[in-house]
Amino acid sequence: MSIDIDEIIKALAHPVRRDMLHWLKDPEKYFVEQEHPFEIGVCAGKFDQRTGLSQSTVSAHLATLQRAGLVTSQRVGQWNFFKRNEDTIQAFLRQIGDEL
Amino acid sequence: MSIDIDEIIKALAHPVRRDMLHWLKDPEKYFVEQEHPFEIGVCAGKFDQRTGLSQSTVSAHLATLQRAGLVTSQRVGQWNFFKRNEDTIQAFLRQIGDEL
DNA sequence: TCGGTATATCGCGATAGGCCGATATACAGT
DNA sequence: ACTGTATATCGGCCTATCGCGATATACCGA
Repeated sequence: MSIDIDEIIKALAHPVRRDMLHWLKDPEKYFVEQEHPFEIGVCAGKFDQRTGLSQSTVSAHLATLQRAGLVTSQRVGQWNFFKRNEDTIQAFLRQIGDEL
Repeated sequence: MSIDIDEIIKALAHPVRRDMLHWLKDPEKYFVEQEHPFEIGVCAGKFDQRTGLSQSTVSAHLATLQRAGLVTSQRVGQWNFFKRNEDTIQAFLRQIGDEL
C-alpha cells in the first residue's frame, strides 16, 4: 500500500474536508444517532446537515477524501457509510514528518 | 507565536513549495556554492535555477512560504536569504497530528 | 548619479477548485 | 412496476491559483 502525498495534501487543503476527517474520529460526538452503528461508518447524508453545504458538494468532498485514501466507504442498502482510514492517515503523518 | 494551519497547509499543497522546504534542509546538497554561508539562508535566486521556473514565479512561491511562517528571510545587500522556520514547521506537524 | 543586479509586484491568460441546482443512478419497500 | 430516498454525476458559474513577461523597487559599486 503506497500513499500519494500530493493527493493527500491537496485533499487536506480544504477546511471542510479536514473537519470531516476530524468529525469521523468521534461520530457519537459530532453526529446525531443513526440506524446503523457508527462502527460501519457515518452515513454520507449526515455531513449535509453538519456542513450546511449542498448534497452534491458534500458528495464531491467525500469523493476527494476517498481518492486520497483518507477514508473508506461501504454501501449498505441505499446508504454509503464513511470511516477513517487510519493506516493511510498515519502513513501520511509519518511521511510528511520526514519530508518536511 | 500562533500558527495558521489553514494557510500552512495551503502553502504545502504545491509540490514546488514542498521541494523548496525540503531543499532548505540541506543546502549544501541541493544548491551550488554561494558567496555567503548557508547559515544565513539560501539566496532567493538559487531557486530559479533549481526549479526552472521564472524569477517572478519563484518569488511568489517564497512569499507564500513566508506568509505561512514556514520560512524566514533576511536581506543582505541586494540579496534575500531564506531559511527554514523550524519552530513553525514542528508546531504544524504537532498540530496536524492532533487534528487529523 | 548612473548602470547593473536582485527581488517584488503588476497584469494577463490559462487552469483548477468550489459551489450550486438539475439530473442520473442505485436501492428499498409496496 | 412504481414511488420515495440516498448518492453520484453533470453543466454552469465564480473565484483562486499558477505561470509568465514586463515593470517597479531596492541595493550596490563606480
